[in-house]
Amino acid sequence: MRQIIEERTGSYSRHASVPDMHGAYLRVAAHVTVLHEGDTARRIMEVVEGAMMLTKLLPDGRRQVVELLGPGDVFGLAACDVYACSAETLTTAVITTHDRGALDRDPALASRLLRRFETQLCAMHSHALVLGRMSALERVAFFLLRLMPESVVGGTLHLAMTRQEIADFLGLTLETVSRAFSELKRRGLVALLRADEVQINDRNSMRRLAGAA
Amino acid sequence: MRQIIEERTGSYSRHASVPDMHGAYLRVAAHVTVLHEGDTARRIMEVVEGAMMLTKLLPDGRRQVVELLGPGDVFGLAACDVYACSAETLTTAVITTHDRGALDRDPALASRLLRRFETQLCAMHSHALVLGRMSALERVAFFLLRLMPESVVGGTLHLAMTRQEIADFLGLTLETVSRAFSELKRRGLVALLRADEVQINDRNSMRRLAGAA
DNA sequence: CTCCCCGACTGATCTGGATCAATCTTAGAG
DNA sequence: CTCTAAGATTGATCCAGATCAGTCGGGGAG
Repeated sequence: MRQIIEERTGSYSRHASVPDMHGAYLRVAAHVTVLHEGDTARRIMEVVEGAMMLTKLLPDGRRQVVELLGPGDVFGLAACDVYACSAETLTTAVITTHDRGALDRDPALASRLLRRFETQLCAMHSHALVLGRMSALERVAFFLLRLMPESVVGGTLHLAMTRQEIADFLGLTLETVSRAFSELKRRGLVALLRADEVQINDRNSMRRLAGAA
Repeated sequence: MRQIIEERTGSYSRHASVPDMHGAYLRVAAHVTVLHEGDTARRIMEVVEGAMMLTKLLPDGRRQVVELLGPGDVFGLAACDVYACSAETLTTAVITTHDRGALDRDPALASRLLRRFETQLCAMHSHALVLGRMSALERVAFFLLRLMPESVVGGTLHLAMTRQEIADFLGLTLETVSRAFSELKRRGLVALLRADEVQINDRNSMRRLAGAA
């Protein structure tokens, strides 16, 4: 069995940095910032369990959630020598890290990460279409479909994000996201059991709104 | 020397597909669609020379240019088994293709593509911030800085894109892009020698507008 | 149980960029 | 050279979503 290092909530403040564990698994509480945009990029990381988000900030505080990550997704990337994004857990999460040098030494790792990068790059392409060309209602429909796998039919989706976080992901304001949820409910496409518990009732209409995504 | 297969303009219609050349180099004229979103994904491609753009379409015709590519950049990606984007040359270009299976067999190739994917993924993260949170003027400033490398000081940048293509890249309309160019000119940050020939006069102000990018 | 507080919702108003509608400019054709 | 057509610019108006301003609701502390 693989080693799992448990880190309790209290041992990480919201802005703590991750200790330099090599190859080990690391359990992190929800709402912890694991990486900071602009810090020196030493390691590449993978989500093993849980959900995370990558964010970028403008100098004046405007924020964009650039990517949502689930198990298998890779983060800690850098175009130059510093991290391009901050990374924050949405739920309790387990992550692994790899030395950047290991990419050349370990072909199996490189091959696996390559495949994952391809998936994530395609997801970013879709997201560019969402951010650049879709209306508010379409964006929220797209968001919900993306989070709700086909398989789950009657099930309810638990949102681990606030309206503000969803807004920062979709390039909207929290008020607009809230109105979009209400409008989808009014049209009978979704049901809101609680603010963070959504049920998709009319998948076809949702798909049509989201551009057959 | 590597083999270069020259393809003349006339031999490709705007919507022709690329013949199945393995590992060879292929010269393609400007404004040729090399890949079509939704086609079966057989090969992974690399830009050797020239500039290209990747686009995605919504069913109703809205278009997003999701990525701009230069030498070294990779395209022809697929999340499932079909291409996620169409790929079109902006200038005359030289491209290579690799069999998708070669990624496992050739660690050097995998390692090189991995590095490039990382760069492109970071570029997409920046672009998400641009599309989600920046004003029209900021977007255009960011776009021009990105295209104009630091080194070139007094030089002029030749835009290989129409206002419509720039608009589709930045999530705006062509009118708004045109107005942004005029505003940057009015403020003295750029000079427009011709519609497609730009000079950056005040790099610092541009950088401030673009969010210190 | 009540109280408190944070997040969600909703209404009223404002505005940046979209849309609609002419020109203007400039390669390229003849 | 002139003529033409495609792209760029500019102006007028409109509207989706931002902003501002409360109110609502539900889960945790006491």
